[in-house]
Amino acid sequence: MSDLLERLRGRGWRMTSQRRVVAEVLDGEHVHLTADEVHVRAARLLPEISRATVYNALGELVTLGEVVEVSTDGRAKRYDPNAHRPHQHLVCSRCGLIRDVHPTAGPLAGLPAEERFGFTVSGVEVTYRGLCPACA
Amino acid sequence: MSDLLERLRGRGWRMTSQRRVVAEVLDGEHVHLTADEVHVRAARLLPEISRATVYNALGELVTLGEVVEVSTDGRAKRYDPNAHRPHQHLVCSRCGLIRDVHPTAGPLAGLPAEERFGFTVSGVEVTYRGLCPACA
DNA sequence: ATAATTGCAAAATCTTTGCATACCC
DNA sequence: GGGTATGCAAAGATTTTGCAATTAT
Repeated sequence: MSDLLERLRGRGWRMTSQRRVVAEVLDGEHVHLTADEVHVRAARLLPEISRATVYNALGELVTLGEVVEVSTDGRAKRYDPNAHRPHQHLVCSRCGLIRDVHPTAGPLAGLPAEERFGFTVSGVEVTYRGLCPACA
Repeated sequence: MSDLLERLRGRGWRMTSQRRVVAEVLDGEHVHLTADEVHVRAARLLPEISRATVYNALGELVTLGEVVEVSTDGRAKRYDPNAHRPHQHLVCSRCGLIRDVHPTAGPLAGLPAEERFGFTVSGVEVTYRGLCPACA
């Protein structure tokens, strides 16, 4: 399971008890917590952890590329630890539930030059919208 | 130009001077303003318009399906009036600039049943990430 | 030892709400 | 006229910041 912690240690990320619980809470599949949810869960393991520290840790994990920020059009951003295996998201328009889904038909065709407006394109993000079983 | 205003009138949207300037400000291609930007521009045409009214109007336009909310991972949501013609977004990771791009290779293959987790899938959203000419 | 991380509390951002007043249909 | 939209100001939700105290390496 705890690939995330090991990867972080391997990359020399200074480990503190706070950072450890943040990483533990995030680790897994189909995990897409808000900063506040991370804080609540982390505080169950380490009661004195502060919100600011959670935000700090999340920001660094994003910078390191170990966690991806996902805006699901709800208010708060969500954090996805599944950054190493490319995937897409399936989001419930009503309750916000997110599932990871995996590209089936090879990678998306790149954007043709005449549609690039001079941009240097580095990636593409795909999100499916719909209703989850519970909301349908 | 003002397809948006006409469409809204046609749908019986109660028209007020505030709503008119909001619609005017939003209308066009490659327009992706934040609520606050809409407010600033609207206030140039109608100084006494309030932020709350702008939020109300935007919320209704989204509900009506005439405007689409776009979260670009920056902080504030952006509003895209180009809801009638399907398109995708090309977003600058540094400055947040957004351009509309148009699907070239037909629609994306639908999500296969075994990847749906019981969801009723209603649409898919594609966002290209990169750096705009000015930021590269 | 030393530089980085933490916690706190306050501020910055973005959005929503309640209610009296003004206005569209 | 009747009901809806507006403006205001205050509250709510989310995230960031500055700085002294603590802690990992």
